[in-house]
Amino acid sequence: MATMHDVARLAQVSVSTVSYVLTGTRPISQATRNKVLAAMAQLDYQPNAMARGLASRRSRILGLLMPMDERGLGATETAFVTGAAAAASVAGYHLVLSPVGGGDLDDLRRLASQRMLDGVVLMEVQLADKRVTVLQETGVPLVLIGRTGDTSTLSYVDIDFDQTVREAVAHLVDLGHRRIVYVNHSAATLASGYGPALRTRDAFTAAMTGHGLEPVMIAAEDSAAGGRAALAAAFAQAPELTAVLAMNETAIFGILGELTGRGLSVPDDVSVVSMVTSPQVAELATPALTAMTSPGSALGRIAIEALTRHLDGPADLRHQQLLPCALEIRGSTAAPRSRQPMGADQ
Amino acid sequence: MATMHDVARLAQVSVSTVSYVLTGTRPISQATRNKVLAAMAQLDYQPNAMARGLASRRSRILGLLMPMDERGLGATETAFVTGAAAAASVAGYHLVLSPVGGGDLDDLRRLASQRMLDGVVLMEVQLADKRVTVLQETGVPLVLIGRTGDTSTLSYVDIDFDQTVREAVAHLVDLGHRRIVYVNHSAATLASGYGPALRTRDAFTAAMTGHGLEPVMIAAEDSAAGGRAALAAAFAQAPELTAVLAMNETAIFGILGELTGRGLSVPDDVSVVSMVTSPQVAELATPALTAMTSPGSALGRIAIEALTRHLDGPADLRHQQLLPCALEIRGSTAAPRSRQPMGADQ
DNA sequence: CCGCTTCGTCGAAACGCTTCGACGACGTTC
DNA sequence: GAACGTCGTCGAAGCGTTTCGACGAAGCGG
Repeated sequence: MATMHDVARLAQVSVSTVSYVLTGTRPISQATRNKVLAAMAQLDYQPNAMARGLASRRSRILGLLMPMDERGLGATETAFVTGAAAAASVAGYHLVLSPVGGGDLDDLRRLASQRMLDGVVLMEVQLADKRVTVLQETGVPLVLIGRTGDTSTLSYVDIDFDQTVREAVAHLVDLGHRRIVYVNHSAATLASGYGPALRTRDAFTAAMTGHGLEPVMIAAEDSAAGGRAALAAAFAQAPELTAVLAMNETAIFGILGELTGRGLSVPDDVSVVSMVTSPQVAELATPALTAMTSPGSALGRIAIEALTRHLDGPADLRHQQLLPCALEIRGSTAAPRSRQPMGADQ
Repeated sequence: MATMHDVARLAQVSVSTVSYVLTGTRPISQATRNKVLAAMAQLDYQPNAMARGLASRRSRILGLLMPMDERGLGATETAFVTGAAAAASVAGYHLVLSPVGGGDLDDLRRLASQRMLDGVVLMEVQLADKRVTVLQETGVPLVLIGRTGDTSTLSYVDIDFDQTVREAVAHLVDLGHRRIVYVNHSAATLASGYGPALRTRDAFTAAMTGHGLEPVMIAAEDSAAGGRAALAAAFAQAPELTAVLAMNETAIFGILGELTGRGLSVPDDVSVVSMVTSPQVAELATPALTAMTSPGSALGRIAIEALTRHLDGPADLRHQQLLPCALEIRGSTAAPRSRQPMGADQ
C-alpha cells in the first residue's frame, strides 16, 4: 500500500506538496500538480483514512443512527436512507448507518465520543429521548428526524403531521364523509411518547373538530390481527362509519381483510386512507390505497444538508423544518354510498 | 477531550502503561491498573478511534455493504442486519452499514482501500458480481451473503435454496397436490443473474421431476400487479393447478388478491406457500401464509463470525455454509379439494 | 530599483495512540 | 550463590496524514 511518502519521492516533491494537491489547501502550480497526480496514478495511491482523520480531526464520515427493530425498514425509511446517502455523497462525506437499539446508551456514547463520526443524524426520535441527551453531552453535531418535546435547542427535520392529517381529513370530508375513524398505533406506543402517534392524534382531533365532526380514534397493535381488532372496535364505537384513516402501516392489511370479511367493499362502503405510506406499500393492496406519501428522500437529504452546514459553517445555527406528506389518490377512497338520507347529520 | 497523556500524568505512570491497561497486551499489576482506571474515570477519558486505528492498523469496524433499492428492506434483511450487529458487538467490533448502489464501483473501491474497514460482508451477491472482484482486488477480508457462480476462492454464507424448495414442494405433495406452479422473480431479474431466482428455479424443476410431476414456473414482476398477471399466466398454463409456491414476496399480495377476485379461496381451492419470507410478512395476509422462514439473523451472525475468524486467525481459511429455510405451516395450505376424481394423474 | 505582497514549495512539528526493546527487581533452579 | 527467567514498567520510535512557519522567486506600485 503506497503512502504519501512514496508518491512524494516518485514525483520529486515534498510530502506536504502532495498533501496540498490532495486537499487543495494551498495553491500548487499546474506542472507540479500533474507530476503528483501522475505519481499517484502510477502507484495506485489511496490516502489512509485513519491518518487523515487523526491529523485533520475530521473523519468525513456521518452517522445515521437508526433503531432496527424486528419489523424491518419500510420503503419510507429506505427512501430516507437513500436520500441521506446521496446528499452526503454530494457534500463529500461518507454515510454509515449504525443500528442502535434503545438499550445500548453506553454503546451510543462510546460511538459518539470516539471522534469517528463528524456528525450524526438520529432517526425515530421519541418525545423524551435519552439518546438525544447522550449525544448532546458528547458534543457531536446532531440533527434529528422527528422532534423531542422541547425543540428549542436542536436542529431537526420532521413530517408536518398537522398539515398531513388536515389534508387527509379534508379529502375525506370533501368526498362527503362525516363519520371518520382514525386508527393509530398501539396504546403502548402512544404511552411511550412516540411523537408521530401523539401528534397525529392531536391533529386529527383538531381537524375533525374544525369540520364540526366528532373525532373517533382507535389504537391498534402493529399487526394484521391488531388491524382487525381495531376495525371491530371502530364499528362498535361508530357503527355508521364510512371512512378509515390509518397511521398504522402494519395494521392496515388487517383492516382491509376484516372489511372484506364483513362483506364491505372498499371504497364503495368504506373509504380508506393510509398515512405516511410509501407508494410501494400502497400498491400492494387491492384496490391500491389512497395515501399520504411521506417525503422520505427529501427528509434524508435535508437532514444531511443541515448537518454538513453545521460542520462547515458556524457552530450554533439551528435548522428546524417540517414537510407535509403528499396526498396521492388511488382506488381506496370514494364518495360514501348514501345508505341513509343525506342531511341526516345536519 | 482528555488524551492518554492526561491520564498517564494524573495516574503518574507512562503512556505505554495506560495503553497496556486499555488493551491488555502486557501484564499490569492490580495496583497500577486501579490507579489508571481511576484516572480515566476522573477525566472521562475516551480513546480516540482514529489514533488507535492509525497506530494499530485495525479499525475494529466491520462493514456490511447492502444495496438499498427503492423497495426497502424486508424483515428478512433486517433480521440479517441485527444478527450481524449482535455478533459484531460480541466480537468487539462495530458494525456499520453502507448503502452501496450497483453503480458506484469506484466509491466501493475507495471505501475499501482507505483502510477504514477491517473487513466486509457483502449482501445480495449476484452470480457474476463486479463488486466482488473490486473488493477482492483491494484485499479486504470478505464474506459474502449469497454466492457468485464460482464459489471456490471465497467465504460465503447462503440460504440452502435446494433444500428449501425441496421441503416446500414435499409439504405440498404430502398434502396431495399434484399441479404446483412456482412464481419466481421477474424475467429481467432472472436474466441479470440473481442467484436465488436461478437456484430456486433449478431446485424446483429438480424437486418436481423427482416426484414425477411437471414443473411449471412463471416469472412475475416485483409488484402486486405482477402477482396478478402471474396468476393469470399460471391458470393459462395449468388450469387445474391447486397450489402456488411463490418466491416473490412482493407479488404474493397480488396473487392472493387475484385468487380472491376469481372467487377461489385460500387454502380450500388453492394452497399458497411463500418462500424466504419473514413471519411478520406471512402474518400480514389473511389467512396467514404458510412460509419457508429464512434464517436471517443466523445468517448475519455466521457471516460476522466467519469474518472475525478471518481477521484474528490465519489469513487463508474459507468458510462456506448453507442454511435452509424452515417450514412454518400457517393457514394458507391444506389438502386440495378433490374437484376431479383422484387418480386422474396416475 | 527598492521594499512589499503573493505564489509555490519545503521541512518539521503535531495528531493520539500502539508496540518494541530495554531494564530493574524479584523469584527459581541446580 | 551464580545464572536465568518472569513480571511490571518506561521511553521512544513509529503509524500516514495535515498544517504551520519559513523562504526564495516573482510581480508591482511608487
